[in-house]
Amino acid sequence: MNARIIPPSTSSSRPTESELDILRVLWDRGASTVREVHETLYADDGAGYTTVLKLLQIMHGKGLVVRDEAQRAHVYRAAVSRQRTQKRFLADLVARVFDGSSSQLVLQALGEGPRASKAELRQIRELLDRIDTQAKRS
Amino acid sequence: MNARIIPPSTSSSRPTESELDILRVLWDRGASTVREVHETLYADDGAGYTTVLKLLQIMHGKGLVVRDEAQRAHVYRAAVSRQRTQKRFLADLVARVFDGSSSQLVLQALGEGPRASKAELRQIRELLDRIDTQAKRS
DNA sequence: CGTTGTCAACGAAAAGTTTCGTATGTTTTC
DNA sequence: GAAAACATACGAAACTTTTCGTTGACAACG
Repeated sequence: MNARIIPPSTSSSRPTESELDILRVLWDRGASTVREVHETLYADDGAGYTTVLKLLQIMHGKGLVVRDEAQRAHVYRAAVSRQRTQKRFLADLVARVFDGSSSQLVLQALGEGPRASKAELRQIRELLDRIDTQAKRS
Repeated sequence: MNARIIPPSTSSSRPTESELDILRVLWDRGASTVREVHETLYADDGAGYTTVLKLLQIMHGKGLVVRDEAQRAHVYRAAVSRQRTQKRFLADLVARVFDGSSSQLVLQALGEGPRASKAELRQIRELLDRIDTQAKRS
């Protein structure tokens, strides 16, 4: 019936929670078979093998992963970068709970778990400096 | 101390997307009736009145909102603060897509939309200073 | 061989979320 | 007071996401 216009498989949509779990594995391990993903995820998650398979198939349909079918056991690779996904989720979060203010988010993130190391703090300062310089020059 | 053992309806769980939409309205407007929430949300969202009502009832069950039933039209209030919710989502995001590194998130957030004003940047620097001082003193 | 193990592909159940129709009771209006 | 307007509550449909059972193919092993 409804031949679903374009949105479904076109570009990469926002990953669901489970999809994200799998993307994490692919980002960490690199290209992997279903079995490898399943075994990596099994420690925490109790999902069955076919669940992971199905998820990867769905993700393939959505364009979130690409796969190499050369071998019998297909090899999956993330089609969206971690950074791109971070950006997407970040933008979403800022819009949805930080009232559009990303600096609010930064303050909150820094204020909470003071888990930032010295090096990281320095990195952040450097970025701030760079932003200032840029602002002055324009 | 903490007598809350039962997770389901006891404490505030992570709000769903629609629930978040409603919480935003309550945070912005303060305590509101179903009708008020519905009208505020109607501009963008096409949800019907009873949909909003149902959502608020569910949220009430989950402890995300409290309500005053003194009047015929019950008045709902957010039971979780914006800040607390920000914290929760932030922690989730850091864990799920930033590999546990909140400074990674900060860098990404600052690096992207340079929508931070001068005042905000200064605020961020001040917080960094405070963190440094604290670190030295401990 | 034939038995056993591994794999992709479905389909569909199960679980979670969102939406609304309907019932029912209470105010407000004429 | 009867009609209209407005309120809560509920049940269940409509969607979405997650999970798994089953099937058929193929390879590895004995």
